[in-house]
Amino acid sequence: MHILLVEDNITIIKGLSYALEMNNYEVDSKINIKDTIAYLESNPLIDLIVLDVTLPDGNGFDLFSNYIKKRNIPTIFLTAKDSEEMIVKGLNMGAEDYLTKPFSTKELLARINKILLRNQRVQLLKVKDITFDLDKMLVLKGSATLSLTPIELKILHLLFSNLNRVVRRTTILDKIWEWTGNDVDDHTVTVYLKRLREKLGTDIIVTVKGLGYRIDAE
Amino acid sequence: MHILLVEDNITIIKGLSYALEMNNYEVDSKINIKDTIAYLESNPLIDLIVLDVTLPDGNGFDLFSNYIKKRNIPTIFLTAKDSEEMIVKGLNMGAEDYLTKPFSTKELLARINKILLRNQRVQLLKVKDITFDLDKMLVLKGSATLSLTPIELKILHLLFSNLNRVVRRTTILDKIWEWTGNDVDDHTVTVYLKRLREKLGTDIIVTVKGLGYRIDAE
DNA sequence: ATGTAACGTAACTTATTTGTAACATACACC
DNA sequence: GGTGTATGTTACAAATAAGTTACGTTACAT
Repeated sequence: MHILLVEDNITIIKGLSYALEMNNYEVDSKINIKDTIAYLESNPLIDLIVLDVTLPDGNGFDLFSNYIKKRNIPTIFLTAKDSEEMIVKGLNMGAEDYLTKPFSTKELLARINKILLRNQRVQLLKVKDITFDLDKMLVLKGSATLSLTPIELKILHLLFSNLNRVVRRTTILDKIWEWTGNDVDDHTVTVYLKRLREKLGTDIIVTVKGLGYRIDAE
Repeated sequence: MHILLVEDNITIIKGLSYALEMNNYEVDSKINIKDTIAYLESNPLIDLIVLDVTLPDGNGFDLFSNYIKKRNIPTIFLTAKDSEEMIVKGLNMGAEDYLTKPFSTKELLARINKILLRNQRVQLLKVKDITFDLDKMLVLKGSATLSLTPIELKILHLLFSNLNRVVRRTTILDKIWEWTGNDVDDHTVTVYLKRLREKLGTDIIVTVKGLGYRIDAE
């Protein structure tokens, strides 16, 4: 497992690196935002980030929301001050955990283990003859790979991430097309669903009229 | 969502109960192990437990491993002392989180929200032979799926979300037709209720003359 | 440069859903 | 018991959401 440490205090880095390596983690560390962004953009495989909020060239919150959240890497925030507001903000932003300095190394280790165990969930979702491989972001029909377009894949991913739960059309619109400035027509969703169903062959996508769509796990 | 508070300090119970209730949680509290076991054995629906480790008649760790873990209820431990060993022990036992007193109420709330979001379990509301699956937005009569139209579904959802409480006709009008610009006739509500009752077969919808409608949980 | 794939829109189709109107019944109050 | 209001019932034409197909445009790879 690879852990990235972002922290400007060299003493802390040294101590943590040692402790983590003793526990068989591979550790990389960066001491500012700039280096971290450069590092992240080289697309390394990272399983968890320990991120100090106060850094010399910016703050960890922004780094998190701009670069980390979309990649869905579990993150533990660290702060020097015990500030209630920051803790709440960090957790609500989507951090997995939040610790304040001085913290116990053993506690941090326990929390890291916990998070990594939790996230080691099933990465293969199977419904009827369709298998969604979350690691490889691949969809199989039987043993054959389906060739889905990026948007089709995203929509199916969204549906598979919400098995047994309705995903609203508006949610699909928001989540799939949020980044583009384009306002996309509501009908577009319909068309993509049609295309998906066509490629999937098996009809595993249930329409919930007036709301959206759903895939049921058996 | 139901939260159980196990804590012998009445002041903390009062403060937390208030804060949690303000956030639309239903809160029960127990002040010792004995009462908690009795309560748990009556099998109430509990979504999360906040558990003080030091209690007058025993310790929370034992309670957790003997009664809570097997039921798989997410648990947050609390302790007075900031003892590294206890935190690590608690987390490794399978607790979802661990806070030390004095803690910030807002932080606890944020952590509770986080856990409950993560663990979202299936929510089924059952009245007589009708089951409302809030996740799937699916209504079953016995084991057969009822096919409801969007508006019928919304109205039934509203009624099921207010079990044992009267939902006013005006509330229905407002909530169901707010988004459409259309002013809809009051009679329309009546017609939909008729249609719902017809499809449900079982008469679980009670008319409260002059006010509206109600579904009673048994 | 060229061909292919992906994208979003538009136009069309369908079955269903919807709201209203018209009439029937229940209930409360005088 | 009569009267008026609130709710129940039925039937129907209009409206709509979703399914479908086709096409021009853009992006991309070869």
